[in-house]
Amino acid sequence: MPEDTPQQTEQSLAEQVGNRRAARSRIVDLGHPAYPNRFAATSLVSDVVARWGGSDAAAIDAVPEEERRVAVPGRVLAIRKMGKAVFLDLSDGRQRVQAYVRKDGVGDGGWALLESLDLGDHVGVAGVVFRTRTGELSVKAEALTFLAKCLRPLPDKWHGLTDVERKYRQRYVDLIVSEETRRTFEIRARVVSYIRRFFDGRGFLEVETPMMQLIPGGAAARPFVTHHNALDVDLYLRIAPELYLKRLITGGFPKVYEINRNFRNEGISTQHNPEFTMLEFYTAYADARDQMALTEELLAGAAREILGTTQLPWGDETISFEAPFRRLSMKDAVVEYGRDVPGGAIRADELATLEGLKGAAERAGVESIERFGDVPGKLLAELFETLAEPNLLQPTFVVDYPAEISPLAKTRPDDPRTADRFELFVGRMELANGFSELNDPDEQAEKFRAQVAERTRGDDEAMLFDEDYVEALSYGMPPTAGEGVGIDRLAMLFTNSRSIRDVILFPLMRPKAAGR
RNA sequence: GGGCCGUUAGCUCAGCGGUUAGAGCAUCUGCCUUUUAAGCAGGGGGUCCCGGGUUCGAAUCCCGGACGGCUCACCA
Repeated sequence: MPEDTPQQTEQSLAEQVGNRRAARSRIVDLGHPAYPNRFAATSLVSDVVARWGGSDAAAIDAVPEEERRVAVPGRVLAIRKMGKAVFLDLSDGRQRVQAYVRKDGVGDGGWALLESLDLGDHVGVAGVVFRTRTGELSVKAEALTFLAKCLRPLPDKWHGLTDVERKYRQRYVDLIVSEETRRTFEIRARVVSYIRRFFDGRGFLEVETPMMQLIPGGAAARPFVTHHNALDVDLYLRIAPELYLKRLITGGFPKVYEINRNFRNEGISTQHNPEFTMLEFYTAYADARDQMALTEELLAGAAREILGTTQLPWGDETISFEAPFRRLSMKDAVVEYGRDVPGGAIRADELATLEGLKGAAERAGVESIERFGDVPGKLLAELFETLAEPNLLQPTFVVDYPAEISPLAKTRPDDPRTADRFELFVGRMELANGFSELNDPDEQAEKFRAQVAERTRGDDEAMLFDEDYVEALSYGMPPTAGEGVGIDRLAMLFTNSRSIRDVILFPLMRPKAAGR
């Protein structure tokens, strides 16, 4: 503690920490190591609950005591003292079980240890499983083992941590006291695990491609820059793995996927964290339509297996992951959700011309229209984002993206201005983006050149020319469909979380100001 | 970056110009051998985020700052 900090500042906290340090000393004086190396557990709390939770008192009593004897470790999350008997709530982070400690059950030594326990301490309880007369599953303690001290007071046992800043900055505290937070991250883990099993079971190969890239490609976003000293070269943290995964398709793996972090040096919001997790999967000899079908299967299957239903609560609403999802072209979406635009509903025929698009954008309230540089596809996409995206609650594949904003996608065979691309919207968020991959090296080179031209004009999120990628395509990439799915947003949907920070264990935070 | 809101005990919060800033939980002391947000009795604990201003008087009003939340912009 800095010497210029007045002692009173943290007197109450200091007092409580002091009490806990004193308790730790007493425990050591009793002959218990404060931080022993291991505990010979017979089971965890969850195991005890799984084994006995379904049995009533009579059924448990019918089992011989020797078969009910356990040694179970856990964190003490409640202490109810009743004179010469004490109830402890013991948690393993998933379940709780009660320990019933009587002075005559653990002896003077055990009792002395118990009296120095604080909320948050780790202990091991050896004893016999039974139910109290109120029916609570409990372990009647015969011996206590001290396992680790908690030197700081835990947050309010009933309200937990509501200060969202602290929840994020000190997730370990949030996790100790919030079952809901633990459940959120368990569901997230199960989502990822399901995805791996889904793709592994369908012959996909899980791969890992570079996070540090010389040319940050595969998406339109500003990258983070770093530097490799030995090579004396700047490197970029990847904004997407896309171009490497397609090199692997060219190399001969017909189905690949990767679940890993992307980094984008952009704003932070309830839907954006600078580092986020993306699933990308590529299927040779498939097109966008096939990817959409596979996506429906993946998401509906994940919901059913992990949550037991395809009907997911989302605030006051319900999202149905039951396949098939709705398909809607971008133009139809703009017309459908542009009906109530002041100054007149958006008409389909307007969307066919640049002038029409500009007029529609003006009526829709789009600001500084000139920033779209008279590119029809950009105007249409902007109209879509303004009018339609905020309305797409139920899973909806928006198809027929403008080719100008899809430089890595194939165009439709019947319309060179339209990409064979889709995005999946759920809960008014973009969840996935996929397309039939452009595999003509000359056309790809052409589109890279157009991107570089836009970059020169000041669009610092336009793509860079990746010559090696074009060379890879020139070796012949089979027809392929690819897709990216935002895992964090999927986790939001599966856990009814309104902020991406609620599904990222340690979201990026501004450093706390020095001093306070 | 703009707008709105927030920051008071370890935690959750009340107090919103007028005695010495409160409550519940936590902590400390005492009682209690089947309780469960245990209970009962008593005690301690505060730079009211930071800095300036207005005022006889500021947690409270004003200005600036820090951090956070929501939102808009940005993120095609």
